[in-house]
Parts: sequence; C-alpha cells; structure tokens
Amino acid sequence: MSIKSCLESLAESQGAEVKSVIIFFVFFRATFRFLFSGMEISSHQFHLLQQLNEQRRQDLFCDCNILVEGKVFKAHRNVLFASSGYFKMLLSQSSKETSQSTTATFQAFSPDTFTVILDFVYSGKLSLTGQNVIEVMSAASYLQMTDVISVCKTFIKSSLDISEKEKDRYFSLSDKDVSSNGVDRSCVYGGGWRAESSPPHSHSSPDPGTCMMGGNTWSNFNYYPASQRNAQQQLSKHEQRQDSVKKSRHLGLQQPSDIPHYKSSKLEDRAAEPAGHPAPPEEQVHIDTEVEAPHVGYQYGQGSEGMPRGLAVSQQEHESPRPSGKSKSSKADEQYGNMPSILGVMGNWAEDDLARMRFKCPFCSHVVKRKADLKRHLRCHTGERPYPCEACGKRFSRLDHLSSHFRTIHQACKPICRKCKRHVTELTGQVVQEGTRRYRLCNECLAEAGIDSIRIDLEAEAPLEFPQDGDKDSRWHYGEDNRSDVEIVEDGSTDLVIQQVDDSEDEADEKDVKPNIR
DNA sequence: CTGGGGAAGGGGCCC
DNA sequence: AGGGCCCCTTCCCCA
Repeated sequence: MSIKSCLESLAESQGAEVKSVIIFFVFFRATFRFLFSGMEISSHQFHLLQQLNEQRRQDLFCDCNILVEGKVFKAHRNVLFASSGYFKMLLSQSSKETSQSTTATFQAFSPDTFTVILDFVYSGKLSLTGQNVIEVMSAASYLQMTDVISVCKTFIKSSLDISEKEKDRYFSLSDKDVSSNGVDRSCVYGGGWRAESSPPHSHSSPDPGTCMMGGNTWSNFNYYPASQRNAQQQLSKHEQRQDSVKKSRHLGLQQPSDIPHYKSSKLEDRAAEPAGHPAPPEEQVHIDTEVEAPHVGYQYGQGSEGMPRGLAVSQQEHESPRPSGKSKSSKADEQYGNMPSILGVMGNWAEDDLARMRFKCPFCSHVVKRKADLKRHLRCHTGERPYPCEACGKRFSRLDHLSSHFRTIHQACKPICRKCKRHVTELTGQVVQEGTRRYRLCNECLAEAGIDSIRIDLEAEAPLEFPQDGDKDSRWHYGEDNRSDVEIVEDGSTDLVIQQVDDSEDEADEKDVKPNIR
C-alpha cells in the first residue's frame, strides 16, 4: 500500500479534518521532494506504517473491532479501508451511519489466519506457510485483497513446482542431496517499500514493478532450489509442452512430471483475470527471502529438516517407493487440509442466509456446497494430480478418474469388440493385451488381425490389477499374489490373448496393432 | 468439413 | 470426509 493510495483512501473514508491533515502532508511531501530535487525519504512510508502498527498494538486510536471466532482484533478503520475491498465496502456504509467504533464478525477464517492478514496490512509482510496458504488465500479472497491472493497463488504454484521437480529428481537422481537443496518453505512475502518513487502495489490498482522487498526479484529469487524455474519459464515450457501432450494423449506418453504444468495455464489464465480484481503479473511479484522462525504446524519429516513442504513429501516417497497408507492422497490433504469454510458471516445475516452460503473457489466464481467438493475443484486450478497410473504413468486429479482410466485402458471391462463394436462374451471374444492396454476383440476380428497366434498362458503373464483398499499408493501391481477387488471379470486364463511387447515402447505398439489402437 | 466415437475431466450427489 | 458413481462437456482422432 503506498502512502499516496493510503492517503487517498483516508480522504475518502474520513471527513474534512482528516483532509486538511492530508493536504498538509501532501504539501509537506511536495516541498520535501522539491528541496531534495526529487529525492524521497524511502524510510518515511515504512516508519509511518510502523507507527500505525505500533498504535494498533497499543490499542491507540483503534476504531474498529474485528471479531474472529471469538477473538477480538483491534485496528484502524482507515487502514482496513485502504487495504481491503471488503472493508472498504463495509466501512463506507457504516461510516455514514455512525461515527462510533465499528465491529465486524467473521467465521470465515481462523484468528491465526486473520493475524497473518492483519500483520500484512500493517507491515506489508505476508507470513505464508504451506499450512496456512490456502486459508490465507481464502480469507484474502473473502476480504478482496487481490495482491495477497496472487502472492498465495504464486506460493502454491511454487510449492507444487518444487514437489514435482523433486519427484523428477527422485526418478533421475539419487536422493543424497535432496535435503541439501531444501530451504524453509515458510517465508515472508513482502509487499513492502522501495526506494523509488513509484507507488507500491495496491489491491485496487496493481502496479507493475512494485511489491518488492529486499531487492529480490522473482527471477533471481533464491528461495527456490537452484533448479527451480521461474514463472516465465513455466509458461513457455507449458506452451511448448502443449503440442507434445496433445500428440501423446492417446499414446500414454505423458510423463508424470509434465502433468501438473499441463493444467497450469488454466491457473495462470484465471489468475490473470479474476472478475473485478486484476492480479499483478507473477513475474512482477517480488518476494522477500528472509525466513522467519518456523511456523506453528509446519513440521518436516525426519531427515528433511528445513526442507520445503513439497520436498518433505517427496523425501518420504523416496524413502518408501511404495508407501503404505495414503501418502499420495494425503499430499492433497496436506495442501488443502486447512481449507477454511468460506461461510463468511458479516454482522446481522440471517440464519437462512447462512444455510444458503456455499464454498466459493478463490480462483474462480465457482461455488460448491461442500468443502470436499471445493477441495476437489481446486485441483483443477492448481494442476495437482496426486493419483498416478503406474501402468502408463499418466496422472489424474481424481481417484475415480484414475479408476475409470484403468478400467478402460488397462483392463478390458467393456464386453464389446473394439473393432466391430459387437457385444462379445467369453465364448465369442477374447481379451487382447497390447503393452499395458487391454481390449476385447471378437473371434472374427481376432482372426482378421491375425494376432491370436500369440497366445500366452496367463499363469505366466498375470493381469494388471487395481490396488486394494488400504493400499492405495501401491496401485497397479503386475500380477501379484492377491487378486484385487476389481477383477478383470472375463480374464479367463485360457482366453487372454497377449501381444508381447515392451511396456516402455508404447509408441511402437501403436503401429503393431494400429487398426484397433489409436 | 462434418459427424461419430473414445478418452479425459469436471460437477453433483449418494453412501 | 473420502470414495465412487452418474451425467455432462470438451477435446481429439478418424472415417
């Protein structure tokens, strides 16, 4: 928040007496700038905000009480007005009605979250952690603080990026230096002060080249691991990838590490144009690298001390390539575990209003009834795909999509001949396996294709199986002892026709049985 | 160019 | 709250 915008907001929200002070200030500021030939004392803005923050701490001149889940926060209307579109709307109404102190009540977020928000308002520093980022973003969305939202989005994206990057590293490198690259994921995003005279970033008027602290820019932001790409690189890489993804769509060639970026454009697109709240370009968001003391609830696993959240998750996967339990789905849980309800309650809303309230997506205008649905919906923005198909490597955002994919592609559940589309039974048709793909062909089409000559005993070539409950992370076992609940219904050991191919050569496979496979 | 079909993906909702 | 099912839309490929 710049002094200029702050003063403008003050003038807007307060009466003539404040205006006179502002006029004096503006005059003083202009004179000062004149005397120093355009120079500006950059620390003044900082000191002014510091003073306001000090006043807040000492409960001096606080004229607004914010009640969050029973905890009372004191603040200055002027500051809130200037910082939040929500408070702007609220206070502009209440200020007309009364000059007494205003009280606002929230149940939309926790006191801890509001502390982060309020600290940002009064200091320009946003203390984000992997644990609080979603809730802070939701709160900022509710309070219409778009610059906070965009920083949160950046934080989440970088979180996912690091996670995926480290996953790549796991598959390609030894994990010996994973922890050495780690840095504390909790950090402070500063929307602070810069020496130049251009006004700092404001929620109502995003200003390119602002929101900076410590002189660190996004591009040289050393908060990332050295391998971390910046937002621009992601975008261009994503654009390059689009074609390859399209080409490989039916070939099962998508690589796990690619998938999150596949959807990232959606996030960027939407982030670039939230309705009524233009977000600043990500490359213009400058992030402070100073690291605060560890935040509550932000803990790293053993051996991953000081490691980013995503790294910590990856590290766990490293230690246990087939982790039991829910590590993959719990990754999403960790990401969204703190999802607040968006049931913002303001003042005297009626009970039936509350009943009609829904969970609103902070990225788009989509509203859902259930928190779980919002959690699921958010993955389409973040691009997170925690459910990999271990048969072909394709990743999915939802388990049911993965199941559907597996049944369709890797099991031959449909009793329909892939070639002639006729209904086939165990007697009239057979299952053909081609790489990791399975489908059915009727006996006639089999004869035409001439691939029934390659009969392989199922005892030697066990079918792909969907994992059982309780072992969700070790999906896709190739013929292990226990059959899963999802049986390949008609996979009699005598009627499975398998074309023996190397799974890694799906592309070549396409040519082999081209009439049936796209 | 167009229509059909397969696969993916998103939302609603039930269990 | 998560899993799973159903329905729908979109995208892509092919005839």
